[in-house]
Amino acid sequence: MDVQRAIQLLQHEGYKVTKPRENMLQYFELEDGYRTAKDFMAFTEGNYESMSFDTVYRNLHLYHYLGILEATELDGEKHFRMNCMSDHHHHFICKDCGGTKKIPICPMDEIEKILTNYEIEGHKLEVYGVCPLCKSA
Amino acid sequence: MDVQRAIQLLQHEGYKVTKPRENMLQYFELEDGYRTAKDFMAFTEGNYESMSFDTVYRNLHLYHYLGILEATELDGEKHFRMNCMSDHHHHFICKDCGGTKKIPICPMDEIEKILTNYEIEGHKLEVYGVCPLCKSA
DNA sequence: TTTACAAATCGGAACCATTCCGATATAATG
DNA sequence: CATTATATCGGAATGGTTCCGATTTGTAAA
Repeated sequence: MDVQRAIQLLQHEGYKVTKPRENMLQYFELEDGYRTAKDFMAFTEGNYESMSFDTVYRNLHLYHYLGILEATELDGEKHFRMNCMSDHHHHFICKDCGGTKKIPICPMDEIEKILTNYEIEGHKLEVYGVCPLCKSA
Repeated sequence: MDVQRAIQLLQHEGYKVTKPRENMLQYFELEDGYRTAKDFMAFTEGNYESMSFDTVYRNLHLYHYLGILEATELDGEKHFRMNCMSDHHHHFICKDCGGTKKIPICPMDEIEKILTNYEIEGHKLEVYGVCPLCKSA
């Protein structure tokens, strides 16, 4: 997912395309890993005119709802990153830099066989640790 | 893990065995699923003499650190349950009642093969939904 | 058993991420 | 350009969690 496609999606769904929204999309397009609302706010200080936390959170939720961002929870803070969207996969997440690496394995097929009569609404598979780059630094 | 074994562990590690700590252990032994600090506080109202949030959180962390409780994050609140400890497994978690069902599948062996050079510190595999009991209710 | 002290508890204040709110500004439409 | 629903803003409120100084309590030693 890139900025342009996200903007098209906003328009198509009847949401307005505003400066704050564009700024947020640009930020998450450039960042590699999971980032928080605070990360973004800190970034705006030096780059865009500053923006209300309310606006940031509202749009994070909107982007998550629209599938533009994917979300996870680390140390009591919500983290977001651009959604790759194409193929279903999971992530290794680096605790130091927030960077991710795709894990193309998902055991849900087997799990569904076990959970007969259960209504499955979602699942999470994440691996945490330190990436090679942060390890050597 | 049962109350008695948890108390032995506390003593062995040099922690004091106090009333609040025993009450908490008893609560989590009887409960089936994931429970929050607030859940426990609500329970104490009618059962034990009430207890400070500080104490509850401090001991929840201690129990998690000692492996007495396992933890997860649901809707911005930390949830805890007694640790089964014996065999490595994951959980289906019911969004309604917090109850769990074991999932004896773990894809970490395969994943470790992919993540060479990565320092793996932990992983999470959880399935969310509604259990048969809550579904029919 | 009594003493002594480190460790644990308590209640309330503080913290921090997140959300709510009323007032203002702005993108989209005709 | 005028209209209007939608979005933004700043500041106040919320809710889960943690911190703090004062007090209490297990536990080990005398």
